[in-house]
Amino acid sequence: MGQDRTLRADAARNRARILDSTRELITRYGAEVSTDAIAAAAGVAAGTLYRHFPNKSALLDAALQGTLERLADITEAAWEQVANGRTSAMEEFRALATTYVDTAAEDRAFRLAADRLAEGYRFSADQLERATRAGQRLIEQAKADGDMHPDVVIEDVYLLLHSAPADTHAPARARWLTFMLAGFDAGRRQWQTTGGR
Amino acid sequence: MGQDRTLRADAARNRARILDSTRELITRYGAEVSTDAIAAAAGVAAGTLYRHFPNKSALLDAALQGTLERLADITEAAWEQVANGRTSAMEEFRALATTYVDTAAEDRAFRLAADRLAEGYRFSADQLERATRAGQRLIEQAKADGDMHPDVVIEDVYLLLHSAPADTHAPARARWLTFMLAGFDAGRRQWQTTGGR
Amino acid sequence: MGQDRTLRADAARNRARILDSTRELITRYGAEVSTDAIAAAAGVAAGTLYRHFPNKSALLDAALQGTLERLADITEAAWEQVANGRTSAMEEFRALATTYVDTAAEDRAFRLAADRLAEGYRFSADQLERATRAGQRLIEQAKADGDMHPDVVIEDVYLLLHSAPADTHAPARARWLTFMLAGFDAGRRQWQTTGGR
Amino acid sequence: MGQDRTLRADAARNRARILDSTRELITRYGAEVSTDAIAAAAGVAAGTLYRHFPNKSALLDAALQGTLERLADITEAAWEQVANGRTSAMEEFRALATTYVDTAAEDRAFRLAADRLAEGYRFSADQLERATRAGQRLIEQAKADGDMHPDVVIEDVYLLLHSAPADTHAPARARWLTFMLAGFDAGRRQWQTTGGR
DNA sequence: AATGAATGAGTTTTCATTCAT
DNA sequence: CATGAATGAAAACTCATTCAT
Repeated sequence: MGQDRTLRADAARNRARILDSTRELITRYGAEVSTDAIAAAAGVAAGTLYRHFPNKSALLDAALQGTLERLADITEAAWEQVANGRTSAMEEFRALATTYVDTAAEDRAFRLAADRLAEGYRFSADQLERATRAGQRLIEQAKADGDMHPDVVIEDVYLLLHSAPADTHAPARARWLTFMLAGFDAGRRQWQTTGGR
Repeated sequence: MGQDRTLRADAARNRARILDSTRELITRYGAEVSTDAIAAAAGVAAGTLYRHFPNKSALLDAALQGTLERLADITEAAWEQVANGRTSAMEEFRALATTYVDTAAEDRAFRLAADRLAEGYRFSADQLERATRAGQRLIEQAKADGDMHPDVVIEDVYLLLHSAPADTHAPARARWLTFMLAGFDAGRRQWQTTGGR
Repeated sequence: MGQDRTLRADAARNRARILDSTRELITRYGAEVSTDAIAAAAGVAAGTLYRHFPNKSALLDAALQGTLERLADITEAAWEQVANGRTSAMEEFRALATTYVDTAAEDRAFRLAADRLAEGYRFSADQLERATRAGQRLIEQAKADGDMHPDVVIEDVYLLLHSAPADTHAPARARWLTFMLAGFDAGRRQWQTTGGR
Repeated sequence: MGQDRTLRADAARNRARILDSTRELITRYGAEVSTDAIAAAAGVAAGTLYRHFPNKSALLDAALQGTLERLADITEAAWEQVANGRTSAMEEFRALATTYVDTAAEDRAFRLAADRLAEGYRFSADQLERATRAGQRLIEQAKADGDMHPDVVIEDVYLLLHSAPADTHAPARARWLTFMLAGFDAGRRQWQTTGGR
């Protein structure tokens, strides 16, 4: 409840369309797309866009929420697999990490969302919590299985996601994951101070 | 020798100032700084900047050469330490990686140089070779010592450099390095195809 | 109908003002006038000019269309005179040629439009066709009257228009026309291959 | 005597080289070539160019003198042919006009020189007089032969030269000449006031 | 609420001309 | 005399944001 209630049906539709177009254009062209292009793609005028969002940055924030939803979805799906006993937690975690990195390479919005995750966590609670909860369950299970290093926390996953070399070729990304995931293995030896932010 | 020799003293001073300003402004604001801002910071007119460099891209290239030099310097220095028997190769490699990542965090020019390293390698041979040679020696020695995984190649180091989470806080960077470096350890188990580019 | 209909009153006014200013400044200073100068003369900001026309070349094209219209108008008017039996076709043709040349001398936009006529003919069909049709009728009638050389084609008229010495004084232009028009006379003797292009 | 005497040998050589380069570059690229390009082609520095000529316009003026020389040469050559009885004056005049027009099409410097001829006649007397004298002799002879219209004067030739459609294809130029030369024929009937300037 | 036109500062780059070396 | 570095005022074009309709 709250503001949403006051939005007229067509206004709500416009808002949704603007967000969709934003995500689509960012996915393809990055955050440099012009607001005019976004408005045009959404089939509204520039003024309408600015009625719904105070400025471009706020628009991007809002649009990336939707992308975060996707991230939550695939993370939950991964956990489902494990909960249903179809794969081991660590196996699934590796697969999930691969999906993260490849998605980041294909979808610039995903990458931006990941950046914000690692940076500020200032997303609305909903999707973030879903993603975080599913991720944490995966981690806990993998630790319990004795496959993942006991110090790993969810922020480490976001850090991995944020630092993925999205602008390189697939083989380079795979190689990068090999290095990175080695750090998540139970067998890793030394350790550093826990990273805050 | 070459053209540089022909430059008048004052012109050389200007050229150096432009490059310095470029590096400084990039360090602080990224590659989006305007050429006008750079010229102003260097205390010259726009035309002077363009007399020395045909366009913005060439200016950035030249400025990043200087940064690459810094990278070569610290890499060579690391190798010296090992060559002089002061530390083990793997220990020094870890320290070097830490320096890389911290420098990238402080200096956006350094990060840009690193990006180019990972992407295209189209720098003038000099500094690149120095950096590469020193890095390779370090790697070889660490492998010979049985401390580093035998499959590591120099491109992996550039990939590490390129993907460093430069926009995070120091503790997060340290933690990230812990994960990443685990992949360089001799003890690592599984392996992926070698990343091309 | 089409886009023009959708233009708001004030926008249409601005568009018209921009076109007027363009023609006026071109008339006086040639096609080298800056877009900024045109915008200023029209009393709008640079961005407004570029909202109406994608680039300078498109603006010039549009402005010259208006001038071409003028050319079509005076050509049609000439034909009317003949159709109404007020003058002979050849007489009117001579008068028309004189008007062409004098107008080209006074109005650099007219000359530019003429150049394009002779070069590429890539104007929107409308005005061009009007001008061409009227011109051809005039030519045909003059030939039928036995006053004009039978090989003359409309392109010859455009060539005359294109080569008019617009930057000379009136007496020189009159004299030039005397020479040129002699070539259109029925009495002319030798002939060359028909000019392509 | 005069200034030339004071020029040192090397200075004179530089001056000549600058003029040569100017003509060459104008011939190929038109009057828009930058002074820097001209200086570079001449193997001198920008300052040297400006020591010899107060500004770009003066440089063009001086350079076009040389082109005018070429014009004088071919005109005299034409007259020689006639004086030697090898061809009739009118025939030679037609050939000369064709050469003028084709040369103007190929050599932008020639065209510029022709423009100035028709406009202001403000060239140094020498070459101008040679060209004019040879041209006049040709005209007088053609008139005496009964082949050229008795009212033709040398300025008419310059007007022809100036208005040649240099930017069209060869067939269009040939056709244009057909029309224009008809006006020079003895057979032409009506007449206009003599064009001054 | 929506429209879409207008703003205007900002971007990269060029070039005739001047002046310190 | 010559050099060539520096100047700085253009030029064409973009885009986030505002505001009259």
